[in-house]
Amino acid sequence: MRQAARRKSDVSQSGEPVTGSIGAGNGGRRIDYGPLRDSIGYALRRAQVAVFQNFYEAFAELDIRPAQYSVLTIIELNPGVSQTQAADALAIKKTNFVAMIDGLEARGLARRTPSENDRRFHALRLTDKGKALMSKLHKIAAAHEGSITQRLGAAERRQLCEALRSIAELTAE
Amino acid sequence: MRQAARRKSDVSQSGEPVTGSIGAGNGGRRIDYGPLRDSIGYALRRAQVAVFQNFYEAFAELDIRPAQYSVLTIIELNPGVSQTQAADALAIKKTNFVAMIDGLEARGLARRTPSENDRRFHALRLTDKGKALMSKLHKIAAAHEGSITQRLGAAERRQLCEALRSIAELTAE
DNA sequence: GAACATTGGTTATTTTACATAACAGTTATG
DNA sequence: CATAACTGTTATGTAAAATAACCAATGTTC
Repeated sequence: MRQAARRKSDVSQSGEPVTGSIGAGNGGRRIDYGPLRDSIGYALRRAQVAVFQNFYEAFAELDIRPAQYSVLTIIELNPGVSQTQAADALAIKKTNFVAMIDGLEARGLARRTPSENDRRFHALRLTDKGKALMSKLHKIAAAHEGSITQRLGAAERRQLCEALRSIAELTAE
Repeated sequence: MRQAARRKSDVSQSGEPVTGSIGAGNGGRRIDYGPLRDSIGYALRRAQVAVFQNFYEAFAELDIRPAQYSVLTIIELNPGVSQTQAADALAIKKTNFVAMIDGLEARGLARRTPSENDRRFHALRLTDKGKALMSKLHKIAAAHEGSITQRLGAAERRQLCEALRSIAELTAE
């Protein structure tokens, strides 16, 4: 489990886990974040963790993690993809991808189909059970994306998404 | 080491690690990302990984990871903070924070000062060596943030930062 | 077509990140 | 004073992510 839902014992970590609490030590002064305050890298990290936490909790009842959702989505929309192809598309190392597919296959959500053209690779497909699950997952995901849209506004949201894609290419080029 | 610099063996993972390559399996078709294409969560993840990768490589010669940089920054700007206070400010569990401070202290970058008021907590401070290092790190960080600004434009960048902060509060509230 | 390189998938292993539980010393509070 | 709360710590477990080495299948080269 990547991150458990918040529990009452977590409160002991301090009432304000994010804002920079005013506990002991600094003489009651507020924490100064300095250059971190305007850092894209830092803001990016915090936002990503927060969003994943939300997704994680939303998917928890169906026992699906964000990474699994992304893999299932790629398979669903690209039936017959190979493992390396799907793994590359998601920037997941193919070695780590094996266990993911193992898990999904063991749960009867996806399967490795032998390919007649090239006997090396396995064509990935969703099972009916997998497809059924996906319709639920997409709804949950859409609801969460919607809550972000509601917070930002549709125009800002589109702009954010584009900015993020632009930044993502920063390393990839 | 979180992620090593790209090496020639990585090329075998496919020439296009990010874009969704057109290898075997899908009959040469391009990968369809479906709902992931407009997902803030997914874009956020990819962008965060890319930026951290860049920071990681930039800091590598000084043997500092992004998380360490954030800790050092907090200590630098808030001399005398307690561990829980700093850890909370960065949303790091205090249990995991101990090893971080251990490492920074062992390298002579920071130190735990006993507090006379309250003998429970340790007041964190940078050593002179730590301060000297920080001036280098801040320059590197600023350069990287600058490259993002260059890519987005100053106005968009500010907007992005604000949007990210807004999203980060999504879970924290 | 035999030797060789490349590709797809796999296993094993390691490191790092992150989370929980339990505990000792110190301070605050009834 | 007894109890509760807080600070830092250790021990521990799990998930994510990276590396190295390998087999089988396909492509390439001479």
